[in-house]
Amino acid sequence: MSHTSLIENEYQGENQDLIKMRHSAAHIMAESVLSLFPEAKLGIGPPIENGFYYDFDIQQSITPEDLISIETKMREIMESHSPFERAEISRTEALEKFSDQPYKLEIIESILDEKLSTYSHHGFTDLCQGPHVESTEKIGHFKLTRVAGAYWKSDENNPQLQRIYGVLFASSADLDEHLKRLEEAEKFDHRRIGRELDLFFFDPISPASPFFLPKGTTVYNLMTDFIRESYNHYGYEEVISPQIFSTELWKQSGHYENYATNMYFTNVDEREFGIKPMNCPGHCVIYKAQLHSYRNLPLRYADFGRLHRYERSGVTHGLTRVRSFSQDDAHIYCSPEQIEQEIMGLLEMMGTTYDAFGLSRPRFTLSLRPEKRVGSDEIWDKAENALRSALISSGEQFEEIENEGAFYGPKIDLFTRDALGRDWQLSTFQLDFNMPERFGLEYIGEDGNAHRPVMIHRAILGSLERFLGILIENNAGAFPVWLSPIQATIIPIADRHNGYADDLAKKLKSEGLRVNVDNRSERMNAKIREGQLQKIPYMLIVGDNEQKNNSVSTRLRSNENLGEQSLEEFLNYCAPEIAPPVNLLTSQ
RNA sequence: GCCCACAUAGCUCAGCGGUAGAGCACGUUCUUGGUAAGAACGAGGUCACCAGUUCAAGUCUGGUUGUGGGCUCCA
Repeated sequence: MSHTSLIENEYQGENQDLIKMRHSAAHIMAESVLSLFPEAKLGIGPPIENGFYYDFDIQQSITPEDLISIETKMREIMESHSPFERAEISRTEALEKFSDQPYKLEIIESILDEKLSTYSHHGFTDLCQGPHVESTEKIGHFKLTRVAGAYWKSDENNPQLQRIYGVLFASSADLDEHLKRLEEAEKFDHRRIGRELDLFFFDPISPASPFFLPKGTTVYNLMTDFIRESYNHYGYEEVISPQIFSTELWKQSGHYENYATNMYFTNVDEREFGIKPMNCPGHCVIYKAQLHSYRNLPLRYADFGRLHRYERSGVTHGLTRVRSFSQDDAHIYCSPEQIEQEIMGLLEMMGTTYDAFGLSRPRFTLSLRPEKRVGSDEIWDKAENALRSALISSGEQFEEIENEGAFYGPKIDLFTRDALGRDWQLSTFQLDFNMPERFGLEYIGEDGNAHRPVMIHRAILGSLERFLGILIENNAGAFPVWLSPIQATIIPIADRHNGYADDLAKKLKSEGLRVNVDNRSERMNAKIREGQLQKIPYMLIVGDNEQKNNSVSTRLRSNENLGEQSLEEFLNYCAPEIAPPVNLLTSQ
């Protein structure tokens, strides 16, 4: 293993001993693979979160059976109690030592230092900065999990290597816990919950494009309703723009040049049209349709328009990466001086929205100017500073990443984790100096002259589909009450209570609850079980007593039994929870 | 798009050369039960699709499509 510095920096938060163990295990795995496949060429083998991997160039495919042999071999090597020994060698020595390892040679050539280091154990030597554990038996408890293709240096123009992944922990208890957690994570998988709760499904007839069932659609619409409500508070105006545009627009926006491989096209009347993958160019058309004064800025156009992107076949994933979706998308047109204020507003809006949906705080990144970019250094300075100080005054922790900005402007991204611990980008706030230029956007300033506005692409939920997927993985399908597709299910104990249940349902509906009656001729226990599995917030059991007293017996999905309550009492009880938490929005 | 794996009833899966199985869900009937599954019976499948091997193919081979885990991409 060579340049570990980057990886190590990334995981500095983790236990350094664990990193050493994982890294050492990677070396031992490389030795094992070489003993089974002597012709294998070695790539790199770093420690990663929860484990390690190593890349190999081998003609034949590594099978799951091979993994078992490799693992067995690794345990043999562990038992040899061989020390890990560091050696410093010169660049020339290194080139000679690794002459039959082309990938290692490439690494050596990329290192500027004259002095390189190697680590050896059990007769196997790898180019490596270290550090490592003292001896092979001290690498902890591990399991090889899978093999996957990975391009050399992450470049798809390079050869594809076979990457073997392993998980490793200090104790077997930790390892078992990790494996168990992965198994448990399956229960939180939004694809599974989507089916179980009748929210949505997929069909090969339209790959990677969700079909929302009535219950899923209810949740989806509640999400957009809430966002619309927040738009009222934060000064947005909603617009509706076309689904397909002449290719001319995509040429002007630059998408034709840079994004066409992700777009769907169609030909009508001998003209080529592109189906929109983003709303921004359409919004620029809207902006240009009228004359704008500095008095009216910032101008905030919101759009729930449906977007289509051709995502490559290997990258789609449940709701979190689809080909057809919509966003709580908006574009803000403002002056450079207004950027900071706008970003502060966005951060506040983000906070209230996450609270409303019951999501914990995401991870923030601030991506700064890349080498290839448009716009003057002056405006980049201004923009980056505006984003940074807005973040600082919001009090959020964030990570600045050099070179990661888009060519058209710096951006703030927010990432939230799914059940398997993978990060997904939800919110994004991106400054854009390019598109106003390309579309020749202007506003009349106080001085009577035309000025160029800055454009901010922003989404809080991001893709509604992805947000819903992540939301489900975070709450296991037990939505906040205001988002639950069915808030209360009425459970008549016997058929003779069905009439009372129906009357009750009518009353509750008129109070704004989403309610159903489980009038199947099943036992009450079965209906309760069904309500629990469906994660319905309130199960209202009604029998002879309730019918006589005009009351309900309320059970919560937490298994808590509230006992018999009058209808009035129940309504008072649930009132604070059933409506969208728009009170969070009134702070502005 | 690439690597690996997978595709059998609505769902979860068993069957791995010799005439298609289970549980749940669904339908009918019986049951009318007080806080997580009452009982019986019944209906449901060109075993993803297209070729091939074989006397015989869910079962073996190749291809296609889709899905999953990675890689890459996400101006």
